Amino acid sequence: MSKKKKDYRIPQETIRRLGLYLRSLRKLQQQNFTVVSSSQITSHLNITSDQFRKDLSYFGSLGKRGVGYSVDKLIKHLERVLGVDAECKIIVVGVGKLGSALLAYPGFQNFNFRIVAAFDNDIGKIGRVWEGVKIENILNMEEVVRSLGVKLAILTVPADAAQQVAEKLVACGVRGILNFAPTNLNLPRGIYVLNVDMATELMFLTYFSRKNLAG
Amino acid sequence: MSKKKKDYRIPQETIRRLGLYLRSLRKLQQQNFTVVSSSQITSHLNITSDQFRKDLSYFGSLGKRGVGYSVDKLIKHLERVLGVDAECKIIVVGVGKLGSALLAYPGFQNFNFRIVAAFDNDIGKIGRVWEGVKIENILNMEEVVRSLGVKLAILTVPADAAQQVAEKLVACGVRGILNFAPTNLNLPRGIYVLNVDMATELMFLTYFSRKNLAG
DNA sequence: TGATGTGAATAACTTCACAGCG
DNA sequence: CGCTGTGAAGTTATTCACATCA
Repeated sequence: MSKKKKDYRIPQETIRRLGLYLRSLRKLQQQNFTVVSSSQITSHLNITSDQFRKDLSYFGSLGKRGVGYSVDKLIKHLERVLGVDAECKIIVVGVGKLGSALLAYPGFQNFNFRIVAAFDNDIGKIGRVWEGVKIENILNMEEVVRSLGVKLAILTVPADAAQQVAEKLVACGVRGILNFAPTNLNLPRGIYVLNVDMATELMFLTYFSRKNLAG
Repeated sequence: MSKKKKDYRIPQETIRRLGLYLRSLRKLQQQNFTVVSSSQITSHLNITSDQFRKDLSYFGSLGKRGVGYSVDKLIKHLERVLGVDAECKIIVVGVGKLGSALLAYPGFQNFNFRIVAAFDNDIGKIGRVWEGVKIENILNMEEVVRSLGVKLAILTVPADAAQQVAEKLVACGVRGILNFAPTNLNLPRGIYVLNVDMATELMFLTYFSRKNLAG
């Protein structure tokens, strides 16, 4: 009967939403709120306050009934749950147009992510520094990733190289991959892959955006 | 009792997977397969063949029992269901680093998407042609979008401009938005928004990639 | 009173098991 | 006989309703 009451089944979607709550809380924090209600937190998100409280309940919550939540405490709590309370090193593999755009993406820093290295196989790019990140030879990936203890990678190589590079990443100790290559990665259990497949997303959108055209 | 047997409830996830099936079928088509089984189609995806057949069943399927599916026919069928059987015009709004990377993204063309225009408010960019797409003044967006009849937009403007720009897009007739700005868009019912929030996705990954660290 | 926290009810989605048919 | 197609069963996730407590 420890404080972890029933972690036996936490919905995946709950985990995904925690990041959104964190973003909302940061915004409220900047606006100098110190205590907020569940409705305030979810008011800018397309999420009900019921859903928010339910999500929080899986982790043992810290609200005060009749009052709300301490912004600072809840941020720390969510950061700890997600594992982003300390700096989180990530690498970018494949410094093409998309990869280099991600090197410059400002949204990572706010959540304790830091891109510590980038890799490519193009001699013309290796050794250069983009957005404060040095582009390394992909042949040196294992050494760099191991020595820095990197656990997360953003994969932006061409589709036909993705599987091979992903396997190498896993061999170096990487445990999570944000995959922008439009191909499915086949990796051992325990390695987490999140596919960001823009063509598929667009098709998904197309389907819905064409419904009810009569209206 | 028409052919649409029970579209009363098609899972959203089914729609999302149709795009993946399409990608798999294209690959098989290139390998000169003309008839394939559900297992072949899903073998490169992390999806069971049961799931595939169930998904297809919502639309009235065209397999032959004991044989499989005609690759060409199934591709046409899925394209029609998704609404990507004819060329689908899209625009990119916000030609920063991410926006210009997406202008060059090769994966759209294979699925009949064509970026017909891009918009920015930076005088230095307006009038230039990147990746074969002319950058237009965002002030002219309404005119261009209306005259071309564009229904889909990729939004890559800064977060604090996103809501305002999105509203303008809707006013121009856009019905679906692929939103890369890390903010929630509040738009009328009937407008579909798909958020691609990279920091949130990374946090999601972080959570899972830290589980079972003892193993 | 006015918020949180949570079991119970409902809804959405997936898996199973097998009938149907070429 | 093999693979498709689909109800039924099972699982996962969301919503509701309300007890709880400062």
